[in-house]
Amino acid sequence: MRSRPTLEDVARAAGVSTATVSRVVNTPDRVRAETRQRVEAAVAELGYAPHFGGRALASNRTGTVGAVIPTMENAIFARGLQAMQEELDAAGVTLLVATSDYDAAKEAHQIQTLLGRGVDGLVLIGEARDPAVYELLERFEVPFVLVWTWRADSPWPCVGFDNFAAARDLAERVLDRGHRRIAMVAGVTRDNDRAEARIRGVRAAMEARGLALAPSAVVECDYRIEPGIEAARGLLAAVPRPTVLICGNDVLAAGACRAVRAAGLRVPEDVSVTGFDNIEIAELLEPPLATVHVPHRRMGRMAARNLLARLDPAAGGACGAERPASLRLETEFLARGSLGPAP
Amino acid sequence: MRSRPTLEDVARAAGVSTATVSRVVNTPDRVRAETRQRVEAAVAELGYAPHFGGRALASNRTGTVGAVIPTMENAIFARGLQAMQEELDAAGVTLLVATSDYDAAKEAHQIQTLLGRGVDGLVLIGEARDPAVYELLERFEVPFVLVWTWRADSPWPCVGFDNFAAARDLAERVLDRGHRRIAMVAGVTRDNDRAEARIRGVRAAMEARGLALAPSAVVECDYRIEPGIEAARGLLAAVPRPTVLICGNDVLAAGACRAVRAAGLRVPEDVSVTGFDNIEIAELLEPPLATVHVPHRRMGRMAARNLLARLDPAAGGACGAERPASLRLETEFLARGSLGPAP
DNA sequence: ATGATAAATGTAAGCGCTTGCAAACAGCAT
DNA sequence: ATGCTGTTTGCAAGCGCTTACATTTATCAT
Repeated sequence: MRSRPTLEDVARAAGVSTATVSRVVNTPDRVRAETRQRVEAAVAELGYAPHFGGRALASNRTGTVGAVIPTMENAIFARGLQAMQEELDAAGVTLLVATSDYDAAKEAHQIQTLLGRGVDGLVLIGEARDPAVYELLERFEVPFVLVWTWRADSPWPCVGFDNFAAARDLAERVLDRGHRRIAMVAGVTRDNDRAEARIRGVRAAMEARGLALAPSAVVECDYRIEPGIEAARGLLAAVPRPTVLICGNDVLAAGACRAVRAAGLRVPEDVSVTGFDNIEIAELLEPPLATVHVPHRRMGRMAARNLLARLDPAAGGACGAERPASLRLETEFLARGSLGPAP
Repeated sequence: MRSRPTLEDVARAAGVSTATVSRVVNTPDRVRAETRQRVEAAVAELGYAPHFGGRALASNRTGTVGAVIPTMENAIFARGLQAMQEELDAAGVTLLVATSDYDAAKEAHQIQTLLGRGVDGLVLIGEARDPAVYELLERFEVPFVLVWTWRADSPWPCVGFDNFAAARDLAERVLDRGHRRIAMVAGVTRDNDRAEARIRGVRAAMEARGLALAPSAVVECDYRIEPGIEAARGLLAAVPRPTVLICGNDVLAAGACRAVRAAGLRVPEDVSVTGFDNIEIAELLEPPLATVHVPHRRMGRMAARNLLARLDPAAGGACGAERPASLRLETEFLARGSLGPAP
C-alpha cells in the first residue's frame, strides 16, 4: 500500500508548488479561487492530511493546549474539561489531557511532558506548586491559566472561584441553623490550595462568631467514598458528637452520609452533612445533599477563551503584552435536605 | 530570552555530534558511559527537552495513542481511560483523548484529527461505524483496538465484554423474580452497538420464556438523568403498569428511580429498577441499585497492553504479523435492593 | 606487535511543512 | 502601448531530529 500522501504529492497532482498547497490549507484567501479549487480537488482525491510533525517543526506551533488535572475520575474535572474542549475545538485547537493523581511531582512531570510536546498553552488546576514549575513555564514562554481557584492578589491569571469565600459562606449558613459542634471531613491539603482554603473558610466563619475549629475536628482524606466513610466514622465517635459534618466535596459527603447511617443515626435529624461542588449524585442522594454549586462548565469554557485570546496574537486584540484578566466566577450555596437545624 | 535549546546546542556544549546526543536520549546503552555522562550533564545544564515535532518528522513515530470516547462526563469512560493512561504512561506513551458526543460523524472527524496528529495507535469505543472509517484506519496502517464491546466473530480486535450476553443474563435474573411486565429505558441505539445489544439481550431472554418485549415498552434516550426520568415517566403510565424498569445504564436507572417515586410509587415494592455499569452512584442510591458490574479499569488496562504489544514490533514478540487476540472480559450481575420480586 | 573484529562516534541526507523573498502576472490609469 | 500598483505564485532555505553509512577507536586472540 502506498504511504501517506505529502504536500508534494498534492502539489504535483494539482500542478502547483508546495507553497501554494500550503497556502490553500492554511490561508485559503491568499489563493486565487480557481487555483484553490484545483488544489482542493487534489487534496480530496489523494486523501491528504497535513503531517502534524512537519507542521509543528516548520511553524513552531502545534494547535494544542494541555491540561493537567488531578484525576479524570472526579466528574467535576471531567465536566470542566468537556466544556473546555468544546470551546477549543471550535477554534481548531486540540486539548491534551494528563493526570497527576493529586501529586505535585507527577504534575511537574506531566507539565514537562506537555511542554515537550509543544503545547501552545496550558491549563492547570489550582495555584499551589513549586516555584520552579512557574519558572519553567515562564522560560518556555507558554501562556497558562489556573482554574478552580481565584484569589484577588494572585500573580497568575486565574479563571475560577474563591474557595475560601465559598466555604466561609457555607459555614455561615450552617451556623445560622444553630450548629455549634462542627467537624470537617476535608480533602488532603498537601499541594492542594483549594482543600486548604475551604478549611480556612470554615474556620474563619466560626471565629467570626467566637467559635474555634479544633484541629481534632478536622480530618483530611482522599476524595473517595471509603476514606470519607472512615473519616466521618472517626469524627462521629467524638464526645460530644458533632451536629454537622462539613465535607470537602460531594464525594466525601456521600461517604459521610453513609457513616452517619452506619452509626445508627439519621441525616439530618441527628447529624447534618454538607458537600461541595454539586455533582450529579448530590441531588440523587436521599436526603438530597446541601452543597455549593460550582459552575464547572462555565469555568472550563472561560478558561479556554482566556487561553485562546493569548494564543493567537493576531486575533488576541492588542499586541498581547497586556496581562490577560483573571476571572472570578460566582458559586452558590444550595440548601437541601441533608442540612437541618441543630438538634 | 534565549530560545529553546536544540540537539545541536547540547552537542556543542558536550563536544560531541548531534547523532551522539540523539543516541543518549533514545538508546543510552549504545553510548560509552563516559560520553553519556558528559552529554547528560549538558542536557541538564541547558534544560534540553527534545522537540516533539522534529522527532515525529524524523522518526515517523509520536509515542502517542489516541482514544475517541463518547463523553468524558460518564464516569465509566473516565475510569477506563484513567487505567489505560496509567498503563501507557508506564511505557512512555501519551494518551490523547477526544470526544464524539455519541455522534458518528463527529467520531469520524476526531479519528481523522488524531491520525493527522500521527498517533501510533487508536482506541475506539464499540464496533458500529461506517466502513469508510475502517478503510481509513487500514490505509493509515494504524493499529487500533475496540473496547466496551466483544463479539465472537468480530473482524476487529476487541477488548471488552459481551453486551448481549450480559443483558440477557440480567433479564433472566429479573424474570427469575417473577416479573413479566418488563419495560426498558434504553440508550440511543443509533451508532451505538452496545445499547442495541443490550436491548437484544433482554428481548432474547424474554423470548426464551415465551414472552415478547413490545416496541412500545422500549424507550430510547440520552444517557442523562433528565431524559431518563422523562422516559420512565412515560413507561410507568402504561396500563397495566410494568413491574420492572430495565435501564440501559446506571444513570438512566437513577432517573428511573426518581420517576418511580415522583409517581408516588416505591422501589422495589411497586416497581423494580435495574441499571448497568455499576458506577459509584449505584451503591449510593437508596435502595442500592441492582446492576451489572463491568470491569472498566481492567478493560482500560488490557486495551492499553493490547495496543502496546502491536506498537513496538521489536518488543511485540513475533514479527507483528499475527492477529492480536481479542479479549473477552467477564461481567457480573449484582443483585441489590432496587430489584425485588414481582408484586 | 598485529591484524581481525566489535564498539563508539561522526557525517550528512532527509522527514513534511512554512514562509521570506523574488518573479510573474493581472488590472488600470495614462 | 507603457509604466504603475497590487495580487498570485514559485523558489528555496530551513525548522530539530533520526538514522544509514562511513569512519575512528577500543578489544583481543594470535
